[in-house]
Amino acid sequence: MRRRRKLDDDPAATLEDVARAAGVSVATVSRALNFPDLVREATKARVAEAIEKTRYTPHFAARALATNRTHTVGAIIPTLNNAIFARGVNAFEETLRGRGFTLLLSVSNYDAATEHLNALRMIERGVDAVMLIGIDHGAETLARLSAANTPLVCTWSHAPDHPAPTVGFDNHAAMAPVVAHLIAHGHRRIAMLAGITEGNDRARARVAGVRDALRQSGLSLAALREVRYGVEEAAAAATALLCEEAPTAIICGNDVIAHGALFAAHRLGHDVPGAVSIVGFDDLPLSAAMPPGLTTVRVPAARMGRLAAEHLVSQIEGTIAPSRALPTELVVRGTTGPARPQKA
Amino acid sequence: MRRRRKLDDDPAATLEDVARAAGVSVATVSRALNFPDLVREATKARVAEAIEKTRYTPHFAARALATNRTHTVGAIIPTLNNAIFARGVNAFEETLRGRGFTLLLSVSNYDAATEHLNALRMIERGVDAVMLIGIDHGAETLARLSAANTPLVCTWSHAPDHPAPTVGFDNHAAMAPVVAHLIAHGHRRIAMLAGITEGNDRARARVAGVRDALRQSGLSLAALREVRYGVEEAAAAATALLCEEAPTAIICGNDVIAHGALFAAHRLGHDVPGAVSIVGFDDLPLSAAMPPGLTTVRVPAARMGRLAAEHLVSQIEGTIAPSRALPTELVVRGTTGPARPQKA
DNA sequence: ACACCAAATGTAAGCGCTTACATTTGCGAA
DNA sequence: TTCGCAAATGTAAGCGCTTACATTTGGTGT
Repeated sequence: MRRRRKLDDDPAATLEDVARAAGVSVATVSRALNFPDLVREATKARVAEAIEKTRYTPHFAARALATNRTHTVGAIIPTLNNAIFARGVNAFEETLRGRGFTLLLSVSNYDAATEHLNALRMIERGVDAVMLIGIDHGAETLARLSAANTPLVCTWSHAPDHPAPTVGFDNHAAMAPVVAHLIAHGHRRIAMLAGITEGNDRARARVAGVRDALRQSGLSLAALREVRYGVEEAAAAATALLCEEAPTAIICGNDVIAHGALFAAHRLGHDVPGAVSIVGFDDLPLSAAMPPGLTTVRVPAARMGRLAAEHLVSQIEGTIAPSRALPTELVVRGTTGPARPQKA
Repeated sequence: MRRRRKLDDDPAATLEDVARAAGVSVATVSRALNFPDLVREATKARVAEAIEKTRYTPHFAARALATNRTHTVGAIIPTLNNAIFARGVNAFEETLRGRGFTLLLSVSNYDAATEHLNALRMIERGVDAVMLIGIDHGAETLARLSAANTPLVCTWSHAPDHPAPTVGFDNHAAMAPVVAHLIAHGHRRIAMLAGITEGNDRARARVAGVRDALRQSGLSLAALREVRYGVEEAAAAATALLCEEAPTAIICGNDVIAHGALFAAHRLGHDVPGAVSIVGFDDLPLSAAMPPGLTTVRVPAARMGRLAAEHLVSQIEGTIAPSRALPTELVVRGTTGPARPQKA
């Protein structure tokens, strides 16, 4: 066959080259590399020298073909444009790398079809495991993953009864303290600016969480709008919300939306929290810094990424790791305060 | 040899299974897949049916071994925790995926040794190309990449004379308008809160750019501090800077640092821009929204990511793509204004 | 000094795919 | 109908590695 080396130069050294240089068989070289204690010190030394001399680099595809392991894990996330996912992925990659794995990353733009295609791509690539965000996934996607016997973990949600193990938090429960906080400050006209709920269990759970918490206090949502993630879009929706519904508080689906809402309030000249209180979700680093500080729900993104990686490594090694629930925490800062007096 | 299928179940279908099911040879199946016009319609149909029936999924490692192409490209970035890189990577991945490639991602934490290790990992994995941030890279890293004949592109910087092609912008020149803007507003005591410059050509170029621009006006930097990226760290450094040097304006190495500086000013009760003007670099989405709006330099991160991906694809296809310079733009918003009167 | 056995090494068969080269097929021209 | 040739298909040799299994080696006990 041809040796379509990247271009034309001298082909890279192979195990055989090393073996020849060291005066041993390829098996011995392979063993020296993978099972060092199976080979004598003296031999190992000669092999090491030969590797050095030939500038040998293992050929991964060959190894993968022979062992059926790629030491690669895939992650499919909605977008990297939301800093919170970026944080999670950053931690995920770091711990994965520490364990000898490499990250194959793709984004789905919150689109199930894209996610499915990406998953197929990863399966073809023979990833040893896959990480997905949330628990809303196409049945076909899950089926293929399971047919390929690929360990899977879903993050950003917690669902003990879900077929796939999860490492995440309870989006529904996380909203109770938010609502309680607002009610304690006298808010009764509470609106919500949620993320798009279709195909997004987290957004749905947050809405449901708010609804249920309000209901427990005999209240209900004054208004609900869904908005695509993005500051500008959120600001536009918030403007409409503020003008049309005059809520005393707005609970936002995430911090980005909350910042959009803050922007809108500022443009309209509405004081925050004097005229309207605003709550986010995620606790982005900037949310703490930006005066007066955004009241929000802290999500342990980095820790979640780390734990998800460890979870997958366990699965790959054959251990059955349990689903794991992480805590969230309401962080009260300057964007929430007493409800303005109602003109009623 | 063993068939260490992921677990124990029925092994995945191979080309041979499909061939048998379709009553043709493996070569024909392979051709039907890769060179459709080399096989008769009728045959193709039978093959398609057989693929369907056997639930065949191509085995990537095998293909990679045979063709010496992985259709995978690597990206090594300093961190995903800075939203601006996340944006760039997001666009990079999207366009790569559109072209049939998959992204292997790793972060280096601004550490050359880590970057080098990551690069080796990618070379082993046989990536078809690599994207790096900036032009400061270990000679050894570059050498290995080039020895493996891996196409490379450096982003976030522009350096026509650099050995590797770049798709980025001129960090040095980008600072001229910033300085001009400040000087035009009467600022003379200008300080800079830069990123860590060691091993970071962009941070260095930005500092040099400010210095040179000031010099052209007969001025010099009132103070220079370097700070690790992170809002809190930046805020601490900014606090010290404001207290000790009393600059009328602070130019920050990026928007995150600028937000830290804003935070510090706010805590100290210094009005912005009344008491001190603050300029960032990157133009994060939040920078526009956060009142009073951060004056900053807009970096075309998404476009850069897209172009870098296209650049690499061209290189992979054998075209020699030229380095490409992208424009930056000063965006004046509310954090800069006339210098406060100097008590001189 | 000798037999024995564990430790060390070698041999070679795959892993699933691509592709050069050989062979067969189908179809229009004669 | 037959020949010739292009189009379609088949055959089989790798790609670089791992690992059962076979063989050799070297140290131990007597």
